Parts: sequence; structure tokens; C-alpha cells
Amino acid sequence: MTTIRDVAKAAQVSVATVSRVLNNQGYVSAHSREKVERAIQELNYTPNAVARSLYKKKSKSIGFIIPDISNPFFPQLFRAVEKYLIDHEYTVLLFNSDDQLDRISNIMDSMRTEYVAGAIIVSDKIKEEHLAKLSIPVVAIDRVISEHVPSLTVNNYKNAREAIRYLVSQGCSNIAHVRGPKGVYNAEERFRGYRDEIAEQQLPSLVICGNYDLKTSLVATMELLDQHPEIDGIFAGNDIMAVGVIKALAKLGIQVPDQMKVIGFDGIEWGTTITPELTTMEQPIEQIGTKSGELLLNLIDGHVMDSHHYSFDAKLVVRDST
Amino acid sequence: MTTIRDVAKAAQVSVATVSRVLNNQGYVSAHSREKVERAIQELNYTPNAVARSLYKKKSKSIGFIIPDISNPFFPQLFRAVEKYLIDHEYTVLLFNSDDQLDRISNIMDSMRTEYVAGAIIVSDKIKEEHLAKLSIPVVAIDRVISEHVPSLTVNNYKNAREAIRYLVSQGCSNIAHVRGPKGVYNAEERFRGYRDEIAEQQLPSLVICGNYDLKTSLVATMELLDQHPEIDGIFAGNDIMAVGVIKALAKLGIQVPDQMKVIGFDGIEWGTTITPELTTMEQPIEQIGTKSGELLLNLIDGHVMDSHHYSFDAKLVVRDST
DNA sequence: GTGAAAGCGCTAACAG
DNA sequence: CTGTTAGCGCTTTCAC
Repeated sequence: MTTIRDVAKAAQVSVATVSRVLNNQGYVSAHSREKVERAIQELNYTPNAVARSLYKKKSKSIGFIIPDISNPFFPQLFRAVEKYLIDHEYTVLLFNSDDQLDRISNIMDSMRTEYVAGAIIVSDKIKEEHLAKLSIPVVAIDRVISEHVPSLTVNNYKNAREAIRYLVSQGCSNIAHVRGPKGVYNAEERFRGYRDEIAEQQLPSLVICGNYDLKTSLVATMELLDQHPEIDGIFAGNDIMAVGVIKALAKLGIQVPDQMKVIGFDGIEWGTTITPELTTMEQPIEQIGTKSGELLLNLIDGHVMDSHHYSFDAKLVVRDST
Repeated sequence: MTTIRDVAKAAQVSVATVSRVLNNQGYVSAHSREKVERAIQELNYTPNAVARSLYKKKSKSIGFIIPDISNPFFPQLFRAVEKYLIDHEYTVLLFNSDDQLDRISNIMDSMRTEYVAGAIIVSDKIKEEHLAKLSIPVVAIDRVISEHVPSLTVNNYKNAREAIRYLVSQGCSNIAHVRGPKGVYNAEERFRGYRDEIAEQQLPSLVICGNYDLKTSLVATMELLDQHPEIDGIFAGNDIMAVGVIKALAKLGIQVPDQMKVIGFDGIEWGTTITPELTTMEQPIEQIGTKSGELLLNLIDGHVMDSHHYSFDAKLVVRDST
């Protein structure tokens, strides 16, 4: 391993000078700079990130905490976030929490002890008090942590209402909602949207709860339809759940979209692979990822933010399930 | 931030003693140990991983390099690997390479400069020479890097032949192979398996090439069937490609499994969500992940390995596409 | 403009 | 058994 000392020796300057050109700050004569640069080239030197972090008490990495790496929405989001951050010389550390408190606690310890510079978090369990111990900039995606933590979400409430209105416009009059888990921010918002729009349209409200996964959604749908055969439209809590709904419908021999229309939420690629292809409210994942990286880097650099909450609109994408 | 010095002061011992109890090595009297432990509790102290790494030139983290986080096979593998490694007090750093040389080069730099203790790699581009610079233990999954790098794979060749034999046993006599990308280890192996088994069965060979993604597979299938309407069975390069095949078939109005039987490879959950559900050769992902973690940790601890190559059997899972 | 030197928090001789 | 001390590789005052 070649160190800054080796470079200094080869360039016949002090380590301080090498450090200056490395960090591009302070005065360095053109001549010295050139010698140092040549030495760096020749020795194929890369600064040691660990030593740097130790001194600065801050590393060039940021933590990205997601609840479930198996939900393809998060890998997509990760790609977007990582792309932006890598371009800005940061490494992103992915942590899968399953939104369990003990995992989260470990992750927080890791981040603190690794001098992570900032964090992007998707979680319903992480509260302000967890963050306090970290004392690094944080932004929340897809969920809101608190007033004081900047967050980026889609307009779950409004876009859910739009989904319902679209179903109504397609002739549905008995619209059920297979909702996401209680206590999960966006699941609650989407549920509120459903409820309020259904009320405004003076339609019957039919809600059943699942998790953000395929299996519970499938089971819930079976149960729901057993009790309410009159249903002619379903708004699923997210795309994965919508896939579960469509599977249940297939098992029951119910034709989509003729006898039943189904709409999801998120816009993951998966939705285009099932038959029929899923109509959904598509989130601007790329945009959210990029913006969150940008926001976080601003925070890290000590810039103050103009706004604390950014919201995006999910876009109706009509495919074959409606 | 509380340091080892604070603990030493609180416990009225030297930092060396604190370090000894922290690392549980060397002689420490029961009395001192107790004092130190109490102080650690009271001050809520966690050792600084960065400082430790700097001194030891080795961190408690291992790098996991995958080609495509969007292929759900890899998140599943990640979960398995991470589970094992977390239980053994390691952090796993996930790197998405898209198997591009420039990304890989950056990742290698990161790993070196972060003192990563070892790496688990899935890549066709990474060769021994890249690894030489790293000089840390490495194991390969799903691909073989070189004779000298321990690897864990399924019996792609043998299991591919089994897939073909199964299709034959179901009455197929014109079996095509929508193969994975050229130069990708497991795609080549699966292709060889197809070719040899088809030859042995004295059936016509029909191969078309795609990438390990949905879209190219769909297009390739369309093309293939346009030229060879006599095909009655398709072996896809992996499950994602099989999903593409089934989509193409749906577009063409070809009934699965009546007019055409389809089998995939990998066993990702996705395969159970499409209609019809996908028959596939299922890899023991959990097992491979665990074993690779175990192997790597042994290597890191300096144990010599008895064998350098581990292979697993994929298992035929019959569902509705055959 | 440049270098010497003090540390970031930790571990591992080494001496007692 | 325990404490002192010298670094790990880097950045940053502070003199010159």
C-alpha cells in the first residue's frame, strides 16, 4: 500500500504539500503541484479513505435505509439514488431493515461508527429520537419522519383519489380497496384518498387490509370477493399487492378487465409482465431518487433549504387491467 | 462521541485494559473487567470502527458485487448472504456493477481504500488480475472467475440437460432455447447443456440469443416463432427471460402449456406471479448464500479450504407452464 | 508557499 | 495482570 508519505518522498516535498494538492486547497506552487501530480501518477496512489474519515470524523459515504429489498420498487430507487451520489463522489451504503427496530438500531450504530456523512431513509419505525443520536443530515423518502426532517413523497392522497375517479370513469360502481399495512405512512394516505373519494362519489366503501406483499394481498382478495361478489373494481395498496389481486382473480376465474378492473400504485416493471398488464399510478422514481440525493448533499454542505417537504405527482398509466 | 479514553478514565484503568476487554484477549482481572464493563454501559460506548480499521488495516465489512440489482435473483441472494454475515458481526457492502469495467474499477478502489476484509463476487468481467491488486480473500458465486478463486455455482450444465429431458418427457419434440448473453458463464453452461441433450435425443436444435432481461427475450421469442412455428417447447436462459417468453406467447395467442411448454431457470418468486405460473429449475439460493459467507469467513480467518469449487443442484419445480 | 508536528480513536508491543 | 507508548494514514494549525 502506497501512502501519502511515499508520494511526498517521491515528489521531494512534505506530506502537507501532497495533502494540499490532494484536497485542492491552500497555496501550492505550480511547480510543486506538478511534481506531486506526477508522483501520484507514477506510484498509482489513492488516498486512504479510512484515515481521512478518522481525522475528519466524516466519510464520503451515505447510508440508504430501505424496508424491503425484495420489493423491486426499492432496487429501482436505489439505482436512482446511487447514480446521483456516485457522480458526486459518494459511496452509498445500502441497509435492509425489514423495518425492525433491532435491525434499525444496529444500522444506526454502524452508520455512526462508520462516520457516514448523511442518510436517506425509507421507514415508518424510525423516529426523530433515533436520528438525534446520529446527528447527521437525513432526508426521508416515501414516508414522513417528522416535520423537521425533509421528505420527498408522492401525493399519495391526491393520486389515490385520482385512481378511484379513473375507475369510476371506467364504469365501476363497487370499488374495493385492498390496502397496505396499518401504520405505514403511504398506505394510510392512499387509504384516506380512497375513503374520501368514495364518499364524495357516494359509493359503498369496501376495505380489506394486507401487507405490502403478494401473499397477504391474494388471501385478502379471496376473502373480500367471497363476501362481496358485487365488487367490480379494486384499488390495490401498491403494485405488488395488485399482482396478488390479479392472481386471486385468475384463481377465481374472474375476467380482468371485463368483469373486474384493477389499478395499482408505484409503477414497478413487474406490473408490465403479468397478464393482463397492470394499470397503475406510476411514481417518478428516478426524479425522487435524484432530488433526494441533491437535497442531502446540500444539507451536508451546510446549505439551508428553502422548503422542507417535496411532493411529486404519480401519473396514471393505463394498461390492460382496466 | 465517547472514546476509549473516556471509558478508561471512568473505569480508572488504562486504555490498554479497556481495549483488552473490548477485544476479549490478553489478561484482565475480573475486577478490572467488571469496572470497564460498567463504564461502557454507563457511557453507552461503542468502539469506533474507523479507528480500528485504520490500525488493523482491515475492517469488519465485506463487499458483495452483483451485476444487476434489478434482477430479483440478486436481492434474494443478498438477503441470504447478509443474514449469515450479520450473524458473524460483519457488515455487507452491496455494489451494483452492471458488469461494466469502469464501475468495477471504482468498486475495487473503494473496497481497497475502505479496508474491506473480503469479497463475494458475481461477475463475468472480473478476472484474476483485478483481484490481485486487492489482495483480500474472494469467493465467486454463480460464475467462475478462475481456478484459484473458490466458487459456488449450480450444476448449470447438468441441470439444463434435466430441464430438456423433462420437456421431452412431457411430449415436446421441437425444443428451442432462448439463451442468455454470450460470454456470461452460466448462460454458456446452460446452453451447452441444452445443445448436448438435444443432440443425444436426436432432436432439432433451435437457439436464439437474448440478454438476461425481459425485453430482449420477448423480442427474440417473437422472431424465433415467426421462423419456426413448429416449436412446442422453450427452455429459457433464466426466469426473467422465461417471463419474456410467456409474454411473447400471450401476444401471439399461443396457449401455454397446451400448445407450448416453457421452463425457466433460477426459481425467483416472480415466476409464481405470472399466468401461467412458471415451471423452473430452482436454485438453492439460501444455501448458496450461506455457504459462500461461511467459505469467505474461513478464508479471512486464514483457514485453508479442502475444496475449491462447490456445486449445488437446481431442483425441478413443476408449475403450470409445462 | 512550505514543512514540522500534533492528533483523529484504536491496538499491540513492551516494560514493569 | 496493567500501563505507557508508538504508530495506522491522513489533515491542519502554526511557524518559518
